[in-house]
Amino acid sequence: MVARYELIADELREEILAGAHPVGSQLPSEAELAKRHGAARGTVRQAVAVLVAEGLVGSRQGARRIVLGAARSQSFAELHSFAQWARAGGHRFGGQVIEQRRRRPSAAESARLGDGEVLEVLRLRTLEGEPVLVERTVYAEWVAPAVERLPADCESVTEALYDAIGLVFAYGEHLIDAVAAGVQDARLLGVRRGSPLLRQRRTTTTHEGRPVETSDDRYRAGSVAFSIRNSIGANPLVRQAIDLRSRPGEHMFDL
Amino acid sequence: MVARYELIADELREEILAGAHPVGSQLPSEAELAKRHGAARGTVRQAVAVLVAEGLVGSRQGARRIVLGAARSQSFAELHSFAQWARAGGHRFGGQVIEQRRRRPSAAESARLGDGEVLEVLRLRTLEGEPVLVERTVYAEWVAPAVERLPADCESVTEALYDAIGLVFAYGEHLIDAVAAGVQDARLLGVRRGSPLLRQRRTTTTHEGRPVETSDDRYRAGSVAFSIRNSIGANPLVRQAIDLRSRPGEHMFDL
DNA sequence: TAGAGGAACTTGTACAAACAAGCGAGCACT
DNA sequence: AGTGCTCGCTTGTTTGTACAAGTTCCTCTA
Repeated sequence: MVARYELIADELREEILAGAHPVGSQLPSEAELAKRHGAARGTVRQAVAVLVAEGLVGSRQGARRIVLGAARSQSFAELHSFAQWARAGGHRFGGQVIEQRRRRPSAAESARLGDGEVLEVLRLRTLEGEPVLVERTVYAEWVAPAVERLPADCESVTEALYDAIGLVFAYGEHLIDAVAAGVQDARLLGVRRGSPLLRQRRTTTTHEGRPVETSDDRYRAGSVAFSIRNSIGANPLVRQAIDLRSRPGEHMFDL
Repeated sequence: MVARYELIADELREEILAGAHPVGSQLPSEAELAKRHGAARGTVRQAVAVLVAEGLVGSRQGARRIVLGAARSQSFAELHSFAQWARAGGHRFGGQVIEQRRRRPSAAESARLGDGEVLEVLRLRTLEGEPVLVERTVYAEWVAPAVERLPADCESVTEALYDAIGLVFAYGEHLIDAVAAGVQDARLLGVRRGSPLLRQRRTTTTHEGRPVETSDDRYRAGSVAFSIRNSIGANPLVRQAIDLRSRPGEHMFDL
């Protein structure tokens, strides 16, 4: 079942994206929205809270809410799945396992994933036919068998693992910085050694908080950017717009 | 006045950070928290929603909430102010204007800041005495006079502008990627040309949605990292922990 | 013993009502 | 003309209630 407030939020979002509420203009008051939708004020409030969290709308006590952006908030776009992100952006993409082996975890890894043997996988991902991402993922022992059963050119590991064992990546922690390309990075991505790469290190867990994997992902510079919207008051946010047409070859990851 | 749910959220956060609710354990149910604090369930719900948004707690229908992390969520830590971030992390920091001039805006700039003349400022920021950040900021015409009145070694532009004209940076949009250091970057940061830099491009606006500035900030690799927590369900989140002791020379920016 | 079924618990959604607090416009006064 | 104040509007906070929906665990049955 879809919640009422979700429907109202969707409708408002559509109106904003369609230009019915231009950037800088005021949104209707909660009272009016409530009357229009025949809903209680609390429900309407929950709806606009969604938009505020998305960074589409700004809110402060006493003043009407204003529209901050009309960019298509490509909805969820979790940070976890390269495939889901690429697909949402309408990109062609692919992936290939380069290397895969079991080994004992390092101290840092066992602290995050547990004591058992881990599975390390090196994947190369392509976007529009170009190699853009080197992914070094370390899986916890309990998911290792399922990962090993995947084909080497599996497009979406996230989706494949969901189909296979019902695994859901629910929570994630991410660290983003820049590093110089190493020898292997350079060879796989087709760039010079030492050239800049955008690195995303992450650890993900299930609903229950059970650790699944940690990963070190490195993007070729100029191919992908992370994008964030935030507001001072309360709900920070994450997620955001994509418009690739303006600068070909540069893509964005929604946060 | 501080809201009740904020107080409850603070108390819960402290408990988690203090280890009273270890990572992976269950939080008390809403009913129990309500009884304990003598508050209505709705209020408690709002409190835990804050923690969920911070990524400290995971939540799903039917099951008790679980603790996901015990990292010190250095609270707000807006993406806007280098000074505020550095101070919250207990760092020594400084800043120096290298160059400053008025000029006509480019097409992209006037689309974001308006048609008037803009003020471009080049600043070099230091952390622990080391140069780590080159900041190229373009201010809209209406803030230019106030910015020009600031001392060249102003520590916190954000705070200085607030004190001077009551300006509040309320909303921001950020784009994060990696670039190679240019000639000027290399000279200022003391690195080789072409070495990796972490770039953050941002546009900020006031409460009312009035554009204030756009900036291109470049961090020396290995000095700063961005950190994000997110969850699949709903509330994205932003903000996160800092622990520098483990990897000296590497710092984090809370998102 | 394995699996189905169900009861108790817990979080999610929705409505209603009241007051607090901040904003903005218009008004009166200087 | 400019200043300060008040009043209405709008968002923020809190309480209470009811039901929906998902989880967990125990029990009963085949």
